[in-house]
Order: sequence, then structure tokens, then C-alpha cells
Amino acid sequence: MKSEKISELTTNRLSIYLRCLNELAAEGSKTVSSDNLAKRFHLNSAQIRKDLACFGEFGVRGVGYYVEDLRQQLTKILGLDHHHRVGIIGAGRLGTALTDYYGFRQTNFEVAALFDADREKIGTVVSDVKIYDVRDFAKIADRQGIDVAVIAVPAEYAQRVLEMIVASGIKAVMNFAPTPLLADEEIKLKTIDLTISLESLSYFLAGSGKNGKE
Amino acid sequence: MKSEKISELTTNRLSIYLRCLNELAAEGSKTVSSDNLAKRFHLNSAQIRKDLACFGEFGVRGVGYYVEDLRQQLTKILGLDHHHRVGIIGAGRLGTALTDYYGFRQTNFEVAALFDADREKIGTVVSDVKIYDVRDFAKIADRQGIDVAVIAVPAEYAQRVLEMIVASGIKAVMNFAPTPLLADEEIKLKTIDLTISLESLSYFLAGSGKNGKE
DNA sequence: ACCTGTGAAATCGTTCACAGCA
DNA sequence: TGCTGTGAACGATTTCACAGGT
Repeated sequence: MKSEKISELTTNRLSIYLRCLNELAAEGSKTVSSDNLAKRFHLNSAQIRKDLACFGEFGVRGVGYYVEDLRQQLTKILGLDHHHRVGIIGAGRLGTALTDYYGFRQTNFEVAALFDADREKIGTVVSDVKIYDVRDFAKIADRQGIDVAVIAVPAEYAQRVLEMIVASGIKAVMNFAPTPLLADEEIKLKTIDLTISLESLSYFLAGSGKNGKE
Repeated sequence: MKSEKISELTTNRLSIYLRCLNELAAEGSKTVSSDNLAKRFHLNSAQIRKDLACFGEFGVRGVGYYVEDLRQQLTKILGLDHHHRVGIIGAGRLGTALTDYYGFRQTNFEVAALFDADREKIGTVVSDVKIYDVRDFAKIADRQGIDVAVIAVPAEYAQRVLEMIVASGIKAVMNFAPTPLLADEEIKLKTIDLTISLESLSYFLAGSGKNGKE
């Protein structure tokens, strides 16, 4: 085990390993080797061993990893044994679609409240989640115990919304606005920029013929 | 200029530069230096010059880059001067939310058709886009000139849907199902895995106190 | 015989530093 | 003087290859 900085690339892969272990557990497998795991997605087995070695020595030489044991370890490492409450700012199409995104529930995240500036929307309910006035964000976030915020507003408001979120003491933010945001070091900000992904497809199609692959 | 392989990290940054150039052009700036661009997002100016140098010598020593010229060059390189027609498979919350996602229109992408397996949905219209039977995908895709597919179905169907898409001759695919998919080399597959992003936030909150940042 | 854990090598990406042109 | 384009240094990540445990 090494307690140095762990790269996000590594933790992202842990998510993938965990999913696979959940499947293996459901299928009744008792053990699995890194080679075996590597073949499922096409990864290198050394990478899997290295990723896991960041957190401890979970394997047994000559045998592999015990599926159930590793599953529990990864669940704990990723914090998936804790419940989180999510507030989504922006009750447009995207915000409401996310409200009942199955991935949230699956991952122990619960959408507790939506926020918008539109008078028409405030007070209404979407998928059992109430839409509040964005000006009451800090108050509601505190009252509801919200610890994760999702930014689903147009790009031009995103930075201001982020600042409001940070001011309310929330430390984990997911941003869907297609613009890079600036935040302090202690905030975990994850931007999902669909426009960049689209333009990446566009680039591929423009130069077409040449290689693709993820 | 070097015609070697260009990394996706580079083309992703081109998207960001282009956005910025569009703003600069709107503000009436005539020229901009790499140093100046670098300060807007906090990047290194050498990286910007290197990224651009992959595609040609666009700058002028002592001056910088001509905003309008570079804007047009990048638009062309990213293929944003071409129109694309999108088919979305899965007319659930996510699929329909994407249907009128503003980023599509902005980027010269047009959602031409939705596809679903649910009899109730087939034949109805969402935001002026018709929902077709997924079994007719190849036929409709061909008739409508669809060249980009979006997978917005549950994870367990995603691989099969991808194979159907590839079989119909489409080369660019965006996948929202939280599972890594396998595709041939000549297909450009971009997976946007919200579950991994969520688990990344969860990991951060679990080990909290320690550093965040994008 | 099999499989992990890990140094060492290879690859990929970023940043530095400066030559060279306007 | 100001700024680009780029080789060289640096840093991060991946892969190789094998020692060592069961």
C-alpha cells in the first residue's frame, strides 16, 4: 500500500472494477484474477493490480482476489456505503431528467431538492421532488442536509451559481454547463461538458476514414 | 505542423479555445496572444501553441493570432461547418431531455429521430421529433441521413444497441449507458458515464478534508 | 503451476526555455 | 520588444517482466 496521491484515473477505474465485481458476485463467483478482470474491459492486468495496491494488499498469490471481500473493500473506499443528498440547480429539461436518473439511486445518492429562478416552476413538484426558489438555496440546502450540488443552468449563470453553492458550504459539485468553472482547491468540481464530447465526434467525422476508438 | 496522431486531449482543448475565440470575436478583438488565452482558463501558453501547431502555423510572431482567422480555422478543423443528423435510441427521460439540449443546435447537430421499444411511445412526438420503433432503426437512419447515434438505454441493452448502430453503417456514437462498450477500431465511441463521475464525488466526500479540484 | 505486488522501462502529456521572426 | 514555434526537460501514466508467496 502507498498513501501518496491517488490519481482520478485510478479511482474512476475502481468504479468499473466494482461494477464488475457486483456482477461476478451475483453470478456466484468466489474468486477472480486480475488477468480475468482485465479481459472483460480491455485493460492491462498490471494496471488493475497497481490500482488496487494503492489501497492495500487485497489479493492472494496463486489464487486472485476474493470477490465478496474485494467488493466490500471497494464499496467502502468509494464511499458507496454512505448516503448523499443532492440538490439540482436548474429545473429545465436536463435538471428534471437527472432528478429521476437511475444512477443516482443506484449509487446511494438521493435527489432532495430542485432549484430554479422561474416563478412558474417554483413550488411545483417533479418526480416527488419539490422545486424551490434558487434564492433560498443556502437555507434549504442546510435544512435538507444537502451535500452534493448539480449545476444544470445555462453557461452564463454557472459561475455565479457555483459561488452560491460554495458559499453555502457544499464541497462536491457536478457541473453540466459547457464552460470551465473556477473554484477553490478544497472544492471537488466535476464538469461534464457535452458540447466538447459532441465536437469530438464532429472532429472525427470531419477527418473521417481515420481511426476512432474510445 | 505535424501530421502525427493527435490526442483527444488536444482536440478537446480546441473546443475550449474556439468558444473563447467566439467570445473575443463578439467583443471585437482583432488579435490574441497564447499568453492571453492561457490566462482565461488557467492553462499553460506553451500548451496552446503546441495544440495549434498540430494543425498549422496560424500565429504571427510578435503579434499573436488573428481572432477571426483562427476562429474559422478551428471551426473547420472541428468540422463545425458541417451539419450532422442525430438519432437517439431510448426515449426515456434522458433521451427526451437530450432531444432539445441546446448544445446540439449550437454545434450544428440536429436531432432527427428518437427510437424506443415501448409500444406506448412509438409514433408519438417529443419537441417536434418523432419516436420510431427501434426495430426500424436501419431503415429510418438511412432515410433520414442520420450520421450520429446516441445511446440512452439501460446498461444491459447498450451493447446490443451499439451493434445495431454499427451494423447500419453509422461511425460516430455517444453512449450514456454506464458500462464500457466494445466496438471496432473504425468506430468513434464516446462514453459519458455519469455513474463514474458520481462515484468520484462519493470517493472525495468519503476521504473528505483532502484536496478537490477538477 | 498460478497469480499477486512492484521495480524498471516505455509511453504519453505538459512545461520550460530559447532561437528566430515581425 | 513581443510573441510564435519547438527541442529538451520534466512529470504522469501505462506496460513489462519477474521475484516471491501459496
